[in-house]
Amino acid sequence: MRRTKAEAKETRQQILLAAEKVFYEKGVAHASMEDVARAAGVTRGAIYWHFANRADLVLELYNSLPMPQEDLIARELEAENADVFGVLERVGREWLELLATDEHRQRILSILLRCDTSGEFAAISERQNDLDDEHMQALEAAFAKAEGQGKLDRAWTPRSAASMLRWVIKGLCSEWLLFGRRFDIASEGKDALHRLFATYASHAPSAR
Amino acid sequence: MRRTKAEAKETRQQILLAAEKVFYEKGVAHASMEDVARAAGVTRGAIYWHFANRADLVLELYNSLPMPQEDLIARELEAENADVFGVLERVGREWLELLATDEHRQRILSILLRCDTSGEFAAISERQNDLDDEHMQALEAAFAKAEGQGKLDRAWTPRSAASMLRWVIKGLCSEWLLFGRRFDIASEGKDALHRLFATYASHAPSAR
DNA sequence: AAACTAACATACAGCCTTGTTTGTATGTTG
DNA sequence: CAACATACAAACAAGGCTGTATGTTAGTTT
Repeated sequence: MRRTKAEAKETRQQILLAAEKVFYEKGVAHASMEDVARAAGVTRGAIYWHFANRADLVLELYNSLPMPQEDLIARELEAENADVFGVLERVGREWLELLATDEHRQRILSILLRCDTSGEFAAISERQNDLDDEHMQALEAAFAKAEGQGKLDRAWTPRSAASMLRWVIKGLCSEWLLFGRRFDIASEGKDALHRLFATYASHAPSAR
Repeated sequence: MRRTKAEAKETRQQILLAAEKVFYEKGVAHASMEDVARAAGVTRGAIYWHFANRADLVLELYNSLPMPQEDLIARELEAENADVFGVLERVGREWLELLATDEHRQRILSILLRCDTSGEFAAISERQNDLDDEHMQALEAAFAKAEGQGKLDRAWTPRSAASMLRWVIKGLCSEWLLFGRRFDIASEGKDALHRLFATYASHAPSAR
């Protein structure tokens, strides 16, 4: 039964795909490894060969998602008078578009959102939290830069602007994913982002 | 062992409190009814006497939360030239303050957020969704009224304003609850709401 | 006060799962 | 080509949990 390395990798991929499907449909908690195995056309043995346990499987599912290159974005923001709002709005829009078109991402993030983060999956949610923290710091720094450029309306602080942006995007995504995707997240999100960034920009003639 | 009705009600309450604690700590999926029973100082028999099953128990947990009187709010908004933004901002602030001070609400909503909404708990999440829909409609109507009063900045439509408000509040609450309550939701939320409603208000001199 | 019933505790049946272990056929390597 | 490692399948052992059924005691009703 020994397969070639390439075939094994294929099997692993099949298992990941099956897990994505089964966990998405039945929920991580209620689906058994046997369910996943059947959907993948293998036995549980194969799953336990490739993954330590269910938590590991979910983790690898999460790892299979390519994440946007943050260092690249950071470099875009480095320039002395970079167009902070332009970059951030574009990045946000791109993220929403990516989510809107990538069904794997949709299912996996849904799984993560709905899965019980306490207990066995605590590690995963901790990693997400850490990532979130980093994002928040980067965002705040970016808005601080915009403030330094005199582009941030005085009604906002870097922190409040960053928080608001994150809350909107998070609320948008979770509602869309958990709520049956009953609206066009790409267009509505783009719209919302545009309005939001418009309010960030200096309105009142600056008292200079 | 037959207890008086009052004592039985007490028992039921104890079970609900225990469920809140155990489900919050171990997660709905991973906690057994036995765990809940032990925490409540009863046996599983008592639980199954008062509740049909785990899903019913969670549902009753949800039902135990007093919800803000929506008809009352609606009446406040009825008046011809009601201060829509003032009312909405106050309601939002009150909701956040309620959440910030009521630890039961915090735990129960955390449970609901983290619990696997597919399968057995589908009914609960559907009810939440229905409620959300109603809220959304009410919100949109309120903003439409503000628009009719010429108070809504032209940069916004009733729908976009309502969506944004909901996303912000949802993102705020879920982040706070799922993320370890690492910030002061009452003050930061109040702050965010204030900024948000400031952007809703007509800025530019209306072209009338 | 007898009959009834509410409010549980206890016992039971049974399934489903998980993790592990063993078996094995097939690549892979020296 | 022999020896070994790999990639699984299949069998195993063990346990936990759910739901129900039954038992029991103490209120409640008439």
